[in-house]
Amino acid sequence: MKAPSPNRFRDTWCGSLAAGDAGREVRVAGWVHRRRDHGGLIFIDLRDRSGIVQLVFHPESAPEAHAAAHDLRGEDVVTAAGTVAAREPENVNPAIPTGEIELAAGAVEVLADATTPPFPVDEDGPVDELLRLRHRTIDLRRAGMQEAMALRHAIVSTIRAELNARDFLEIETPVLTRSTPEGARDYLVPARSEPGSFYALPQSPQLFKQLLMMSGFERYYQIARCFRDEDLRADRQPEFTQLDLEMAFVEEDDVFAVMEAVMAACFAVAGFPVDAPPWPRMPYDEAMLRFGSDRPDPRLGLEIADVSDAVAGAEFKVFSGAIAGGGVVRGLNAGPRETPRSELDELTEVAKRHGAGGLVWAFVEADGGWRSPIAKFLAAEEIAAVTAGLGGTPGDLLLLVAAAPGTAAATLGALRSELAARRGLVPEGAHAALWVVDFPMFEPAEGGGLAALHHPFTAPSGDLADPGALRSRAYDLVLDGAEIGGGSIRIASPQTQSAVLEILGIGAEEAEARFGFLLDALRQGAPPHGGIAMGIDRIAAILAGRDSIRDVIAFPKTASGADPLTGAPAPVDPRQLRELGLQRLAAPPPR
RNA sequence: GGGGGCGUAGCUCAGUUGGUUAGAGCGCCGGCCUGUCACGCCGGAGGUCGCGGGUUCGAGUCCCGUCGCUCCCGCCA
Repeated sequence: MKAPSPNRFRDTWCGSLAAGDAGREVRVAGWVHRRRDHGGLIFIDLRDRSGIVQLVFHPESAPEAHAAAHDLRGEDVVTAAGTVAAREPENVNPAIPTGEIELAAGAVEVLADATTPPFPVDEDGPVDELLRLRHRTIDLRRAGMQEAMALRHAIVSTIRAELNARDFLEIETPVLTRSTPEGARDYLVPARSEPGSFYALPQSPQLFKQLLMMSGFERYYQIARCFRDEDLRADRQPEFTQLDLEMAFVEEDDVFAVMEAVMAACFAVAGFPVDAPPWPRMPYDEAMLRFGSDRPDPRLGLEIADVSDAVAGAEFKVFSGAIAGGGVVRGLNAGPRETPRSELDELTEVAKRHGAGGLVWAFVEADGGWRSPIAKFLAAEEIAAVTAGLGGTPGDLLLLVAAAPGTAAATLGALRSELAARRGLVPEGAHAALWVVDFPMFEPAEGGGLAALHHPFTAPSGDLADPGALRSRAYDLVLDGAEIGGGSIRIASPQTQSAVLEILGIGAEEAEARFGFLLDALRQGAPPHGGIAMGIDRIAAILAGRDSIRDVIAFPKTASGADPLTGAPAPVDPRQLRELGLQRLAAPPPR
């Protein structure tokens, strides 16, 4: 360890101090940080090697002084002890421009030496994320991360306070539990006591919270860690945190009311401006049609419209053929904006990436005609009808997609996002929360048959005899185009539950084997119940103005699921594998 | 599994149509100066251009492969 050279003390140190400390001996311990902060912090100057220390604080803000304090090397933990000079601001050297009080310290002690940080700690500039994760200790010292973690804490605290005040009980459920596949891939934990058997980490506490309803805990919540072994995204980590909540004797409106109150309190504590609840409720079909997404962001404008009727008989086969084949022609008005061919080509690529065969573009001309590659294939009245359908006026760029309804919606939804990003269409400081409701109960499954859109325990709405047309009593809460939570009113009848599992292709025998404990509980009497799960990471990221949930998780994983800090996942000692009867899984020796 | 972007000094980045000894700012080290406060001045160290192969007289630059990070599609009941 190298002794600090005199020059290392030439910068300013700052610590914190209480207002009544003038004239008294004080001891200040804190982190050393290069950047000076004017928020009532003390500055220590070791310019002169004899150890004269200057502490400066702003009397008006000092009462809030708590701990922390930083300067110099970004690393050293420092104690400065000394006496506050009882000098009034007017006695301070006029070269110092603020009302400050100086302290002559008797001693300065370095509590812990430190190496030079691998990247700047005193600024929040961009740093390679791998480096940040590898040196997460340092990264977390940065102001932005400190603020993000504090905000996350404030959100969770608020949630607990709001729910506690409403007579909810926080109850923990197992992390080592049983695999009940159907949803995401499970993380499995081999059981030493039963070689060949495995625990699964919970994808959510779904079934346990339903059991709690049947046990008579009428209002439950939990800040629960959940695990899903699927590929990562900016808003998806393999382990994440949910507010899991369930209520007995409720319907949709009861759940909405509680969540709106809780979330509005969170928005308030974060200073995040959202209209006061109740928030709008938009049917799933409307969201898909108007916004091309089940998590619509109405702030962007660029609403989608269906113009199939206008071109069903068109000579242009891409349109009429698609409609004849059960497809649709939909489009949006991208507005009056000069759009070079290269950008149109890029938008076309976006469309193709989302499954559309291509993208039709058209500029509305002064006479109402189109400047478009396909203008000559459409009759004047068809052009007029499409233009009217999209609210086009001269100068506007119209974008059209012909495809199956789902593909058309996904494509135009993606084009909305793309255009919004390219053009900066999100109004500064505008935020929008809304509920999406009336989801379909089932969707076509991969290998034929049906799969649950939400999950198999969601109460259906409608006639079970026509499963394809069935709606569910599920709902999502969407904030600024991000799904931040979802839930449903659950099935409370064992007969209905069995019927739904049957429709999903899960026979009685298999259902008993996998979900027998739930069916048993239902038979013993289940109150009507429902609830919701909120994504704490996503909420925190949005309220913190961060693009990735990694920035609101202290120790997140990379996009490949690795943790550069600890090196997880990693091979284990062969002895551990032998104990589990898994010796064949031993990693090959490194080359 | 698929597609896009990125990888050059400790950090953030520049590097022309392939062409001398690969640069800048910050940081780091040494010295000087200074009631400082993004201090200033002088000097210095530091780079297998992610890795492997290929094309070429010559590769940071072109080609192939590979690894890592990142964004997206699939996937995420």
